[in-house]
Amino acid sequence: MSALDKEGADTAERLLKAGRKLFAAKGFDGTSVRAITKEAGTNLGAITYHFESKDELYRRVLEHVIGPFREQVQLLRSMPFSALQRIEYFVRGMFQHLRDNPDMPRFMVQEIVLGREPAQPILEAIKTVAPVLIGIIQEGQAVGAIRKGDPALMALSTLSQPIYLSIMPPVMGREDLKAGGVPQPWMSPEDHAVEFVMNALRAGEEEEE
Amino acid sequence: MSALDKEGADTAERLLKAGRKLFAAKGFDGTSVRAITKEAGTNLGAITYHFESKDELYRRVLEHVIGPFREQVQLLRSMPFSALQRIEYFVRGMFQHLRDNPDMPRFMVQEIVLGREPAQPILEAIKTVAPVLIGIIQEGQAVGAIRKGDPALMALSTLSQPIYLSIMPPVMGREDLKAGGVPQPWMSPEDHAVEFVMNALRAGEEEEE
DNA sequence: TTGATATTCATACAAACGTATGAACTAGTC
DNA sequence: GACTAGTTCATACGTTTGTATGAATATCAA
Repeated sequence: MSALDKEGADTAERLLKAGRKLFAAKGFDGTSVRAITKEAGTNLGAITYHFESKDELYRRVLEHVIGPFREQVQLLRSMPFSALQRIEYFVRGMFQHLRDNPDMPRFMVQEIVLGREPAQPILEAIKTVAPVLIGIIQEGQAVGAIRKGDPALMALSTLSQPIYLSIMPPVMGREDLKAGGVPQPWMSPEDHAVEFVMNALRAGEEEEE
Repeated sequence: MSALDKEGADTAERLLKAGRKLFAAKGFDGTSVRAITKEAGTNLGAITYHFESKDELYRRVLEHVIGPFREQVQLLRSMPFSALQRIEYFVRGMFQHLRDNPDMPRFMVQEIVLGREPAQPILEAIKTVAPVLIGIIQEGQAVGAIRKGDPALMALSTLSQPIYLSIMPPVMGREDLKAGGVPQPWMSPEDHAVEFVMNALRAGEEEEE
């Protein structure tokens, strides 16, 4: 159907790249196809030709954004480590992934908050990740390594950290976050998130009850 | 200038309400003034008359969304409780606030991710909250009640929980989050968030080091 | 070179957009 | 009643939107 996979992939790829950049920054409705073609250095007709519509281009962009992430999640399913180790591995892996794809959390948040269609690829991906995390947490609870509590909500809280902490520090700036003293350089958000989540989940030495 | 505060406030308030609803659901660019006036049951000219432009209406909506929250944060500044107690108070207060204003987290997330202008009211509000939280955390660290670590990132992680956990459960649905077993009813996201944050922040009985 | 196919480009079109405007209507005062 | 000020409404304007289209150009096998 499309000629993307044969020749002219150059233009199509530039369109995908430009679309990804602009959609992430301004959202779907805030980005015009004219802005995309201008950013890609090509013509208005190129979108109709290589993709069929703005919607289809957006869908393809989302696929490019979410694809590699999906693969990575599958690795979690069968790892020989302990529950907490696998969660740390997940948090670090997601952080690294978001570092390599800085616009991914922006797409996630946009799709979650104002997703246009049912069955958005992003939400689908989250719905794939969550049960895997929940399973690990339940497993950890079974052996007493992870604190009691709602595993689904624990998974959501865990998931929130890489997403939120990848977005906020660049937005806020270090000066906005000093409290009285001189602003210090960030601790690595990744290391912080791992500690934060581990402490939140790890069962205490001697829990009351 | 505007007659909002005298008479005809009825129409103006219906516009604010409709704008709030639609902006939250579809975003600024995804919401047309025609859709707003239709939702408000009034005419296209009403926006020009009561507000000056779509931008100004949006700004006013944001004020309505963020205003009461700002006031609540000030209460945190001088409370006689311990650091951890004040953080619990903050998390619960924010949850309650988000329950009363379910579209607020949507505005927060939208403004954070694709804020159009510098000095958006939402970001300003966050920049007000964050230092207060950071101060409380530093205080708790000084007396050994709160774990060592970057206070700014701890504040962000704390802040993330009410926001994220107010948005996700309605979006995902309980069936998406089962893992093997039959889906159970949610634990209260508020109670979960308090526990999660408390455990993440509270200094262990005997920290190694 | 020639002919066929793939790709680019300029341009056109209808629809939707935000805004402006003036007439119609309402309400209160004399 | 008549006048004034406040508010609604229908309508129009100029832009920008996404998409369609056909001519121009590039690519390449024969």
